[in-house]
Amino acid sequence: MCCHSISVSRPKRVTFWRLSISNPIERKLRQFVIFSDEERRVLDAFSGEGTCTYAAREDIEQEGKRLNDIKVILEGWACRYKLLADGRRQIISFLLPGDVCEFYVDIVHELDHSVAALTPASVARIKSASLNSAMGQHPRLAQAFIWERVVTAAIQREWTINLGQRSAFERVAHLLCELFVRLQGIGLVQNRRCELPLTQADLADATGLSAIHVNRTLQELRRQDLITLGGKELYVSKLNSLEDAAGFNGNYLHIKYIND
Amino acid sequence: MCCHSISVSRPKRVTFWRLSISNPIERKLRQFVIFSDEERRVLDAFSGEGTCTYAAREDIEQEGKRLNDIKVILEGWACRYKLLADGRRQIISFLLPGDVCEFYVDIVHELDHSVAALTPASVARIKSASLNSAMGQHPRLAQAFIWERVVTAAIQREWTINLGQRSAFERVAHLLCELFVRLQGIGLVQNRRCELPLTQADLADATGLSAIHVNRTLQELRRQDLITLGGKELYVSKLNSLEDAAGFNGNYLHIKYIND
DNA sequence: CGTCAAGTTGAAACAGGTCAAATACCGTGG
DNA sequence: CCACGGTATTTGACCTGTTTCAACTTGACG
Repeated sequence: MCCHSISVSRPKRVTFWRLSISNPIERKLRQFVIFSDEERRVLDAFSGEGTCTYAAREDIEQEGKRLNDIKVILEGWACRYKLLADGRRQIISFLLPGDVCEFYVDIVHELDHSVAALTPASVARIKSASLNSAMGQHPRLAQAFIWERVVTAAIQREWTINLGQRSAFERVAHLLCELFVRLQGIGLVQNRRCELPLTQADLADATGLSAIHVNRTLQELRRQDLITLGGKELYVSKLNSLEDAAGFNGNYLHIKYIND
Repeated sequence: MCCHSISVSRPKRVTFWRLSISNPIERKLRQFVIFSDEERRVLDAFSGEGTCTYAAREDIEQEGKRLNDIKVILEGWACRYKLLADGRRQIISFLLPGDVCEFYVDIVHELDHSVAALTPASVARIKSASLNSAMGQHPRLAQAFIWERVVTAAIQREWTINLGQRSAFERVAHLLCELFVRLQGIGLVQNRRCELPLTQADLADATGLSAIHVNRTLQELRRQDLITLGGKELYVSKLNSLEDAAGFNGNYLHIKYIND
């Protein structure tokens, strides 16, 4: 099912190399903690427990269905969402590589919302028991995972503010800032450029606007030279300007160490 | 500073009696776990570590200020909020008796938002170390506190949906449903009646509406006989009807056992 | 009984939604 | 490689829920 299977003479070295470059879980968590080699090995083992892949738009978890393992996005984008009775959809948050679908599967047996892949995605399935034992044996890993919970909660609060107080223009700008900074944190921004594999309808459901108004708002952002967006790629030449337009302050992301 | 100080011949008995009736922390957590006498004693000890009181409108925590102990509301209402540069205020959530201001003070050294009392409030200050050791020694307490985190997160997600997708009418109705059910869970609803010590401006800042529109919306809710509200008291004769009007489904509160 | 905050009302303005139609884009199969 | 069909984006015109402003009323409290 998984990946670290190239048989070589110096497995440790290879493992280290792989981890530091390509383990999305570590890539995410090291924004907060710098890991020892031992800790990285433990993190790497998680992906080995089983990986599954999803097509774009496919559900990863469905509201009300039983939860089993802890799922962590390794590759691709996903979102939490909830449908209302009449079909309205709110996207509750975006999940990027390294993000955890649901942490406390021992306590929460079924999710109160759904999670869907937005792009083709690969997802690690971690047994709750192995995560617990890893956290028990490695306090810094435990810290890192708690930090991930803390940041997730802070993001959700910031979305509350975004939807409650900000204008359409600020909202879209703020969301783009957040995604840009989060992607930066996991090393997915290069030359001020990142993938943005969202449709305008997705942005609309995330910002509580209509797709048409998102369209006009994006045009305004382009007109003001704050973003360049097209072909699923976002380019932000002056992040500061975009942040100012959005009223964005990244403190709530609690990033300590920056990747790259 | 605290409360369980009446000296009597059978302290244990008295403690039990006090706890089951009046410890807000237990009152909240037993919506998920039914505690043993021993566990209740541990919970009770928390309030003994120190209590402070706040006037209405006073800040309990301020954005950016250093966090020390874990604060738990014992009495009164509070809210998390954040101010934008131009003075707009978004209320991010309401804190009721038993609710925790910030859990992970070891990791989050300063809050990214503020917390203010809405009524005169009394707050327990718990040392992080004693909470940790209590959770270590009593797995069911640990579970209960994790459940509290899970529900807090779920509420925040539901607010995202409320602000993103629902009309003013649904939003206000939904918020009232949520508060009513949460108050019910901690035994603060009697005869379908509860305190609602919020101004219309507070409701406005929580729902992302203008105070004036909240006013008109409340009138509409009254006109449709869904609520009776006045003198800081809310009466909901048919909770089902209000829930229907709001599109409210209380599953996200993950309540297992009902108080009263 | 006066003062200040909270609630209520009406009228006008506006941000953003809806509807409908046109255009661009993209992967697929011929 | 091109034609095709479906999806995503763009545009314009019109509509409506909500905000804003300004004034008035009520209520709570010293």
